[in-house]
Amino acid sequence: MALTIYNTLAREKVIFTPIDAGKIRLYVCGMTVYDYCHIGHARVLISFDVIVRFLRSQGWDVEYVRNITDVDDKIINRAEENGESSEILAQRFIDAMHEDERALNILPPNQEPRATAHMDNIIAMVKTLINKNYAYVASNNDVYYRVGKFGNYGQLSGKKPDELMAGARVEVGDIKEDPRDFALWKAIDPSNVVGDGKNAPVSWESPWGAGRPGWHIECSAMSKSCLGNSFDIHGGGPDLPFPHHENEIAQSEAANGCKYVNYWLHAGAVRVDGEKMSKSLGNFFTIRDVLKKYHSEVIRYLIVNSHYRSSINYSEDNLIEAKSGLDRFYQTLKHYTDVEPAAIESLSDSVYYQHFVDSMNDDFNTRIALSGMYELIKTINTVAVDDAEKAKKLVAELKAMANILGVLQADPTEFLQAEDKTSQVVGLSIDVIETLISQRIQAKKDKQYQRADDIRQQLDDQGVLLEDSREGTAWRRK
RNA sequence: GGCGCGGUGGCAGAGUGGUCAUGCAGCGGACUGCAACUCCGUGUACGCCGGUUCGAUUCCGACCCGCGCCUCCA
Repeated sequence: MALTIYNTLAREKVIFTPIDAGKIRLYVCGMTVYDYCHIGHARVLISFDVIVRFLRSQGWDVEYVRNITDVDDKIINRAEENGESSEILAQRFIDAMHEDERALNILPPNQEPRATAHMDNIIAMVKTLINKNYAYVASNNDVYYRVGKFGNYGQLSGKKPDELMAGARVEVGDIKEDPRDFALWKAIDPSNVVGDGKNAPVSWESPWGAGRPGWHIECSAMSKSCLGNSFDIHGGGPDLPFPHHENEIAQSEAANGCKYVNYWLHAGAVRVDGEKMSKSLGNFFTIRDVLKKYHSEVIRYLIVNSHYRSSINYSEDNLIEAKSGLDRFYQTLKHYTDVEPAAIESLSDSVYYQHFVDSMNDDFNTRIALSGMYELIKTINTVAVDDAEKAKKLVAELKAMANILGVLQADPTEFLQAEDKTSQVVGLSIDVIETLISQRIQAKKDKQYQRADDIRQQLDDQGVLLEDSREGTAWRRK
């Protein structure tokens, strides 16, 4: 089955055709680093991590670029509030972001360009746009993009230029030619400089005087530098098609004189109580806060458990359910910790793997892929009774698929016994649990079943479940 | 107001013109000293109203409801 993806530009699923055979150049809009990453960011990071892992598993040569926007009014304002420099603030949140990524088992992109490291490219592109008459220097030395001159404006978001005009507010004495025009370069007003040297305005020299880039232009410049004038896929969060991506198209196509991006992918929103989770609404949960309570795989599973384009609801119940779903896998996998994942090349005759690949090739339908993995777990559990070798072979297949989704990477026992994740009960220490278990084993030997049951109940009340088997007594937390 | 998305069984969440999603939870059974795990079985689900059709949850139209973007936001 050919790779099919939903292209925001076409508003339908289409068969993917690369610019260069076998190669995929992918650019994803990353963070603006002025705060910790929230679950919405996690969704974009994980979704594209899964997409990239899958594409590579299928032999695609993927060049994955995810940028960092480290110059922006929000960063500047936050730094000012804190009385620190923008650079230090940005670097702190970049480090935090990398920590979060590692915790969530997100592979680093091939390139992670920062806006501040591409200032020459940004200035060069603005210059080109001015030269081509797509941009102009305003009276205050700001540079604006001339939206009215770009004929295809609105193609991605489905907006009509005229209607944008009608909805726009025209400021009295506005320095823009047209209210739809957006800033490519924001001049520093020297008379506005306040505070001591520490809070000196963030700016770079340019042909239009000191200033800083507007939002949007950095992505056009960085993607051009990292991937070229035209590339295959551009991705990002649900709130980016307009204006960010629309403006990127306008900038890049005007400057480069060619098609910018062939396929646009946008992840769905994460909601809380029916509202979008966002920094501006203030209803966001940071990745690190959630990780204090839940195993990182629970978050990953929550994301993979739904299609990347649909909106998902963030709630305790959904996290607990995600944990239960993972428990089912780990209950089986704990018997096969010595089984290595199968090599992808060896799976061509596996019906389970075929189902997995078909699902993923169909616009990365992780939910369908997962349903096949559940079928596989059932088969493994059934087959294990009288064909241990076959079971092992199937486990190896399962692990290969899990690697592509980036789940089931934890040690099963560690996952099942993980403390204070979804359990509301204050956890017992492992020492106490094991002491009680050995007391219970002795009680069983002495046929004191009431005593044994009392201990079981006592542990159960504390969120610890016991599982007797021929090998002994295993335990896990609810 | 403009553009767009969605309403599926107790919950989560795919998908399809006509026997199956899948997971969690529930119920019954097997297994177990008791349990758990696992396995087997179990649910007249597709917002409302019309239309097309032999047949629609799936196609078309209207309606109701929810949501997103249109200003910074992944």
